[in-house]
Amino acid sequence: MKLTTRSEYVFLAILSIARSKEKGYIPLSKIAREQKLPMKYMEQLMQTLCRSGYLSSSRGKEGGYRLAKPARKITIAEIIRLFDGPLAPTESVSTYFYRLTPLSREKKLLGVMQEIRDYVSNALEKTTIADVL
Amino acid sequence: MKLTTRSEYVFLAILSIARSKEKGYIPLSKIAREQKLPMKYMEQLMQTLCRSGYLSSSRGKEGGYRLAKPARKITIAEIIRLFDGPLAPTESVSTYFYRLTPLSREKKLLGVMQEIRDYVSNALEKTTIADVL
DNA sequence: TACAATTCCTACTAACCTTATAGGGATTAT
DNA sequence: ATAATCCCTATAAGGTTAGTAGGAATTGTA
Repeated sequence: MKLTTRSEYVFLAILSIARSKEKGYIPLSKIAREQKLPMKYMEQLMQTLCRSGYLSSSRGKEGGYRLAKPARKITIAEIIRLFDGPLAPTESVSTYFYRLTPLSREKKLLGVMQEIRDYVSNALEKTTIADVL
Repeated sequence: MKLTTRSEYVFLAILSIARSKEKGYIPLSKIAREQKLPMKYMEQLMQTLCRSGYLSSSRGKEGGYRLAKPARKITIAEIIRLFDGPLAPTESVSTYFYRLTPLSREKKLLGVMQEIRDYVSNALEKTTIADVL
């Protein structure tokens, strides 16, 4: 697992929305301004979040985004997988992105990687957006 | 941390050398043939290992590579850092490759990443080539 | 000495990924 | 109508990955 700005930006945006006291939708312009995120880039990431059911959106004036489910139902693991792929250090020990890699032959080394994968996976599956609010 | 073929190939090569019963130097041609690794690409990686003091080499006929220090003194962590950079999931919690990232603002999330970094680092620092032989 | 086998060094490259920017279309409250 | 918003697609600069290519330097052996 390696985080890129995609995951990192998305966490800032989701947390911003989750913390917001306002009832309605939060426009991206506000989030981008407050968190200093590149607006047009964020638009794409927000769409991905909508399509995957984490956010719901409303167009037009008074539009924006809000959480489509409670913060405690959104795990850190899901978001990272969605934007930056496997949590595992190598795909040969990944559950969701499995494929054979050169390391696959070395069973002991693979075991070490598997343990890391299990730890990381467990830590991130059990941590939700609500936990980091 | 994310492994590329660089680290993975290098582990195969080092293990191959470490397992070899022969006294002298092992030529790369032999390793590349046995492990089916791209020879000219490996040359570059082997040089990096030499320059960093993990292997010593001899040119010419009967030349090749051998370990420059005992297998139990070479940690998995060192090799991965050398070829694939930080063990941490994001550089804002990396010791050797630290820099500020967007996530730096979110202290709780950063804490989660820090714990992962600590676990991975510890696991890989204490595991050596000798352990995975 | 000549040769063959090796490492050493540098340059180059195709394909892919990251991090955006750009322009416009569709929708909606006022 | 208008302004503000999200939606969609195309494009691109720069970096990374995974090599290939060609030759220089070194060394044991015939």
